[in-house]
Amino acid sequence: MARDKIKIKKIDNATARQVTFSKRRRGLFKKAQELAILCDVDVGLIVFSASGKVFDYASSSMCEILHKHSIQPDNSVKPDEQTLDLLKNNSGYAALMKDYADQLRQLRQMRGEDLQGLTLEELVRLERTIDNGLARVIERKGQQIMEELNSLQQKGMQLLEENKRLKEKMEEMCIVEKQAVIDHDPMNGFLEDVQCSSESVPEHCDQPSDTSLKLGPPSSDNWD
Amino acid sequence: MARDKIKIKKIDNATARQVTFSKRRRGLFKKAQELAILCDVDVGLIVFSASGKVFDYASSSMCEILHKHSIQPDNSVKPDEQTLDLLKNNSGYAALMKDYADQLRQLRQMRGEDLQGLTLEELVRLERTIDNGLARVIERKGQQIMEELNSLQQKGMQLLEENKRLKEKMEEMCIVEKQAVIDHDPMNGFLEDVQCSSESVPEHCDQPSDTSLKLGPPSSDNWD
DNA sequence: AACTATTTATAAGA
DNA sequence: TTCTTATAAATAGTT
Repeated sequence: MARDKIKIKKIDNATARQVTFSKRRRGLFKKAQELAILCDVDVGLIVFSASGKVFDYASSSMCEILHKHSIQPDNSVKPDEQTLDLLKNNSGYAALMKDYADQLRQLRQMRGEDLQGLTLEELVRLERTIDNGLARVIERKGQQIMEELNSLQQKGMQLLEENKRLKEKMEEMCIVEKQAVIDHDPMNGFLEDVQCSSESVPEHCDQPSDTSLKLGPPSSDNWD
Repeated sequence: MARDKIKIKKIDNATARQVTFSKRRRGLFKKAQELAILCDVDVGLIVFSASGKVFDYASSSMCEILHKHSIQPDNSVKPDEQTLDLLKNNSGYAALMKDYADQLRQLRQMRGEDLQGLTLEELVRLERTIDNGLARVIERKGQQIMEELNSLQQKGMQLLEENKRLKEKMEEMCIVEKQAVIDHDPMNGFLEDVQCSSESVPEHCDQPSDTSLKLGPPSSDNWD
């Protein structure tokens, strides 16, 4: 829809495909949201990227429905004819439902719920799976800690250097000022103004305002 | 996006809203399909009109999408309460998709995948959740082991008792037989048949055919 | 990521 | 609903 018309078929070049995916995905989600708002309807959209990442959108009213249900699970609604028809006629829905149930059970079992029905063998397998995941999470946590520590150190070093530079500058200014006083320069009053402006950050030369090593996302604005 | 620029807010006029819904819905589904084909990704889209009509699209069958991204097929499908509730929900399909995405993310993260985007705080929380689940699984495993051991012991006791009874019966029979031989009973031939039938399980009186203590579900047919 | 020539999508009107 | 058409949006290829 631009420089050239394109045919709707899989883009061969992997890089171009990724770029197009980013652009069009944004466009699609925007359009989905616009439809939901303009026409006051419920829209659900889900996209699985080739790399396995999941992108999804649900219109606000749909979020509410979901929320209501997760809070009041016993509020059994009278089954809607249309919904039931859809259930019977759409095999994709049934498959989704089945997998959803499987996934939900798995998730609960990984949290240590719903274990009554499992055999010893299944419990051992489950333990191995969880242990594995735990190991990966711990490893990633270690990496994250190191990254944040490095980031903090680097930022600290930068601050130290900046402080050093500021101190040098101040000393320089002090010397110039003293010489001016010694010289009994008639422009003394003017130089006093300069002195005042450099005095407005006196203690900060030796003590940066915030030296607490608060951990957070490296990309956050802790130091920027 | 035409004759006039419009603001993205609910269209007041009901007729105009319906017309726009028709037009934009077509556009949205077309874009969804194009994204799926061009970028070779899986896309699922569902729209509920104000009047309750359902429109949906899935790039490949939902089944395929799910199998590609979900965990191994751990069969024994038994939809739980929550899933049944969702089934009864009018907008269940869309809510399910959103919910599915959330769950999938959680599940993958518990398995130690997709951790790149998490902050240190989130990683710590995740670790705690997994650790908690692991502890419960291990506890349940212990219980299960005890249950199975008890079950095995009980079954073993029953077998021992049965063996004892069988042995006593056999001895009784042997005595009867010997007495018959001594008595020179003319019905000897008939008694030989009885002897033979009791001889058809000779060593088995002292050695049950399977004494290996194979662990398995208590309800399985190991002992029944 | 930003730019821009084109293609698409679509709002309003018929 | 459908068609038309002027115009807003989206975006393919380029930088």
